[in-house]
Amino acid sequence: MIIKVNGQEMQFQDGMNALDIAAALGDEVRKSALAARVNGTVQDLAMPISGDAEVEFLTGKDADGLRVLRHTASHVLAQAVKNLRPEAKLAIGPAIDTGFYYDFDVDEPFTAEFLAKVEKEMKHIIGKNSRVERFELPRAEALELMKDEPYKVELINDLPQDAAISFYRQEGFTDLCAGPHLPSLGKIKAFKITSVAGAYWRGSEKNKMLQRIYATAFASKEELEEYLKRQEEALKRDHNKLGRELEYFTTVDYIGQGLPIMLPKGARVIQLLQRWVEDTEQKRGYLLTKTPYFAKRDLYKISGHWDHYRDGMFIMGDPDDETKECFALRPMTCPFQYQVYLNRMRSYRDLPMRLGETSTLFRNEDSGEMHGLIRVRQFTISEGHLVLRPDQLEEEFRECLALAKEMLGTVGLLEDCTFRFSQWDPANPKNKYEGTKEQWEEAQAVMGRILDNLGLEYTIGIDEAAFYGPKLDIQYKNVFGKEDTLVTIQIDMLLAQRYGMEYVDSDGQKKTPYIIHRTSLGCYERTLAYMIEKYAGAMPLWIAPEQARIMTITDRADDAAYALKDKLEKAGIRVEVDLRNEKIGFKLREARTEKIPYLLVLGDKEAEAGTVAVTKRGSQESVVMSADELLAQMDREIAGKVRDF
RNA sequence: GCUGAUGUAGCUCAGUAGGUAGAGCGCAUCCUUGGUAAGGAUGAGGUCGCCGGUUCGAAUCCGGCCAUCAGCUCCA
Repeated sequence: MIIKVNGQEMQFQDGMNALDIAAALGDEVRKSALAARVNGTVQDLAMPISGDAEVEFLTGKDADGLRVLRHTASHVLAQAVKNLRPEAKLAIGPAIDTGFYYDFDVDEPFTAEFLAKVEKEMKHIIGKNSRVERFELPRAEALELMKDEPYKVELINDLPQDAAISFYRQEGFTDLCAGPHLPSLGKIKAFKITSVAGAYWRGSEKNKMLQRIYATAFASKEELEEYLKRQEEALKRDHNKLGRELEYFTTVDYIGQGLPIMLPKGARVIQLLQRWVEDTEQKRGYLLTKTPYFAKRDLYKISGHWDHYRDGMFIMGDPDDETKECFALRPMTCPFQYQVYLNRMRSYRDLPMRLGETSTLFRNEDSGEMHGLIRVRQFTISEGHLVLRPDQLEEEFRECLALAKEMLGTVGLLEDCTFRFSQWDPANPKNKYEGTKEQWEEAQAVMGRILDNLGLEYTIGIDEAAFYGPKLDIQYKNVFGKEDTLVTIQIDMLLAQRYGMEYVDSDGQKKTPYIIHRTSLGCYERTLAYMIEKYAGAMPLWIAPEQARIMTITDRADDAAYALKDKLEKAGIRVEVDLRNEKIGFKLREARTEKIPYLLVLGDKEAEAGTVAVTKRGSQESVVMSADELLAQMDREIAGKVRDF
């Protein structure tokens, strides 16, 4: 048969598998090959190849190769746990982006000591370099083989009637698995158990919670080391740690979860962002509104929030007592801001009406969900609603996206963003979605057309829509690879109708407008968190809460220090003076590591000459210059960014 | 909400046979010293997360709660 390997055609004997071919190609290929992509499909090396084929050998450098290695490592993990705790019941153990996991049903949770034993046992198993073999069984025999593993039985029963039921066996351990897998365990050169956590069987909170062991594996020790090092580096950027250390925010246990205190630095950055957003939006034709933070439940009943998100709201009063007043803090701004539109009859000439608000929202998130500034119970977003005629929808949507991109670009986060077209799931069992099938299909068609016209690259997220309409979500991937929504732009045809929003068109007919829900910079707390991570706390000059710090090395320069501070402040620079000069060496260094963009040092010479020794963050050299020269330099650095709010 | 871990000085942490708390760094005052992590002296600072129980006595044992972290589930 003719096999095309890495673009080169070669003749091989019929019946050879990828393992034989790799061996024929020499030690290097044989040793590094983990799996093969045969005619586009990733499969076991030992899988027979029938006839001519295109073969690509996958190694630890390939995402798919690594996936196979990790999947096999998960079987080793399962085997190790079974060896140590035979009564553990096996659930599932897939590879994931950062490694793999395996879920077990055990009476006693795993302890750190036990995990250390598991690691040792895994090493032992891998050391024997056993072969991994695949075999298939008819359904009845498969069920018989797995009769002591209730989760496996459930999985088998859920397989389609015509599906091949395959197993993989290594030594005495056999697991139900579709594969593919490594040919032998010795190819797992490095692994590490990283954590243990609870996880629901089949991802449903209604099911039993199992114990999940997370681990990672690589084809070489170096790659594992590198991965662990990267994790450590990411940890140093973690906003939740850095943001507290650098005094951007803190939390207080008797204030409560998800209610961070913004310290002066954090408050300052958010203030700067907020002013900039409000000013920019005003220049783009947005009208600022200011609406109440809470309302009677009646308001939320109209929108549907009362039915859909009652558990997610902070309610004041007895929600079930209809004879008494009951209020709820607002979890969104929509119905409040609509009242601005509803204040009087609108003409088609009034549209588009762009309403913007710096809006604080309250959401009663489940207690386990809170995380630093990323997931909180009270937050403030650059909220806005655009009321539109159908012919304005596309243009305005494009403008919303352009504004969001401009803002995310300015703060430096855009390059790590991806776009997701979030759609409804008609089959969602929880009745999550309001409106008719026709309304949804129209809204999604409109949005899809706009996105395609824009030539925007996006993924589709089924069942990620809002309950009232589809969304374009701008997703941000943080230093740990975790994804969150930063900005969302939504098209809504439902709520306008519910709230009786209309306009009189040129033909004298009353019509229901389209509404775009959107944010431009998203939620300020979350944006700040990602900026801290992005810049590792070293905020760019234009947004740094402290742009410069003045220090003296002799008290004879103190007056000059204050004079300099005065001058810089009048020019709009955020500057602090630190006169504690007795430890100047330490202070200088601390200031550098403390991420302040400019360090300004004054001594006798500088005080006399009216100059200052300027050290830029990250530099070891200082340049003596006048205050005017310094301001000019800062101006150049900020050019194109935002200044003078 | 669920599973697990954690909670001692501003920070990092020690404190296992239950006998009313320690270190390093930081902070304050003073001396010495003035130019990129200098030295010394003295000192302040702790409801041991909170509440309750067991005990003559609890940071330590037990129970409940709160908060933090990892993960699951959720996320208008």
